[in-house]
Amino acid sequence: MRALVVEDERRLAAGLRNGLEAEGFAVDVALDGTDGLWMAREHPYDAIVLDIMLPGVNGYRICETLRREGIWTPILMLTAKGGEWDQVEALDTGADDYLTKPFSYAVLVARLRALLRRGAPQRPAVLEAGDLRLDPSARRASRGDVEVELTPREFALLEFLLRRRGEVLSKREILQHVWDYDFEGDPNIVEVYVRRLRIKLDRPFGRDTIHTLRGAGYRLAAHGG
Amino acid sequence: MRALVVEDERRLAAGLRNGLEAEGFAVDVALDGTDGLWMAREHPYDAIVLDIMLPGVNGYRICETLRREGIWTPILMLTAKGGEWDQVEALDTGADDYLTKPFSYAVLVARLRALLRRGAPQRPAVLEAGDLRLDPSARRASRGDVEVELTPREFALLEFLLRRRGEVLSKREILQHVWDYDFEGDPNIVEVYVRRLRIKLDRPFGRDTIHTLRGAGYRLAAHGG
DNA sequence: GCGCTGGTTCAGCGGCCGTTCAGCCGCAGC
DNA sequence: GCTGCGGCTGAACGGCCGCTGAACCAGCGC
Repeated sequence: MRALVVEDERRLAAGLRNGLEAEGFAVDVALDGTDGLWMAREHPYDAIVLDIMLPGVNGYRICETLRREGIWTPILMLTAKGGEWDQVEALDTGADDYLTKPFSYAVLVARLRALLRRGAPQRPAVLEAGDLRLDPSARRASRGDVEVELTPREFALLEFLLRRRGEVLSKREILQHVWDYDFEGDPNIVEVYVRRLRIKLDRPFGRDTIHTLRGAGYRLAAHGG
Repeated sequence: MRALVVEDERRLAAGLRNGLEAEGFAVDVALDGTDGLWMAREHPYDAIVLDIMLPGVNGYRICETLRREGIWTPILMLTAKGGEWDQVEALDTGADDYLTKPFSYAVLVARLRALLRRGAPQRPAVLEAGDLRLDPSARRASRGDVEVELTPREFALLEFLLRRRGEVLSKREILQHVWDYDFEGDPNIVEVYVRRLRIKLDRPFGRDTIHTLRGAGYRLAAHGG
């Protein structure tokens, strides 16, 4: 478990390092925002403790930037006083939790543990299941060596299925994530698109990747089809 | 988005209802712990706001019970005073977040939204009894290495039996949990489905997992069959 | 204007799955 | 041994779910 502490008050930073190391974390400390952002980008931390008021780049910006770059390490923000808008903004920029100073180590550690228990929604660069590959940033999908052309909607659906491969996903859930959250149309559209994916990705290759679980939803085979 | 508010102070409960409904939630209110627990069990809420100090069953117990039964709806706890141990305990019993009274609606709503954004990622672990396994998130059931195909109703029944393995469950109780709470049909349907599970899970393997307790109900062997 | 692309809607169909039912079995009490 | 009740069994049926092919529509480039 590696944690990054971004905090400019040296005494507090040292205290956090000691406290977290006592809890079994390997701790890196950054004393200003620029360093913090850089370190968070370069190393795969399991959790980040992030002060808002920082020299260099402030906490909000760091959080926002990391999220925008697809880094989803759990972030616990430290807000100065009880100004409630600080807290709202912290959560809205993508932090997972916050604490108001002063706080006790007991609470800090408990909440860090809660964050880790939840884990970060992992966003790997390339999604794979067997010989099925999908590269979100390059917008490419392929089966084995054969590149497959997908429309935007087909791509989004496949991406969602791949991110949660092995899980059953109800049509309702798929609609909420791949279509609008409050999509009001006919759920049949999911069936239509599942069919199109099957025609492009399974049928020509004699595979059977997307399973229908009648009455429950769809499931993408975790290790290829 | 359905939310359940469990709060015994009527004015606060009403305020929460108004505030959350203004944010687009469909809100149910329970005024004591017993009701709250019952409602949380019976309805699939997207989030639960839970006071700790409650008549009937207190908030810790409710939280603990729900988690033990495999209900992982995000829970936001309301702790009375700033005693930090309250908060630690809240998180340790399985709550996802907490707020100390008094709080502002802005903060409450922001944190609820953050919880919903995260979803309820604490998926229940795989349920087991001997070599009988059931994975709710993947919707797989298997005996030993053999995967067994189950219909939705069969799956739900087996899941219920597994979650409460070792306990005697009356047909009435099974009907309330696996079928609708106010199911009005023939209780014989439970027998039919128990039989179907036996045919799929016991008979081919020479096992005897689901025991009939004449006049009382059914019991799943706690440590396999 | 025309054709193409991609998203959505629609109606028909096949079969699965939930439910019901009637008859049988076996345990228990007399 | 008879009776009654609770549970077991096999079958039947009908509604709904998911699949399919096609049509419709909007946006866009030519």
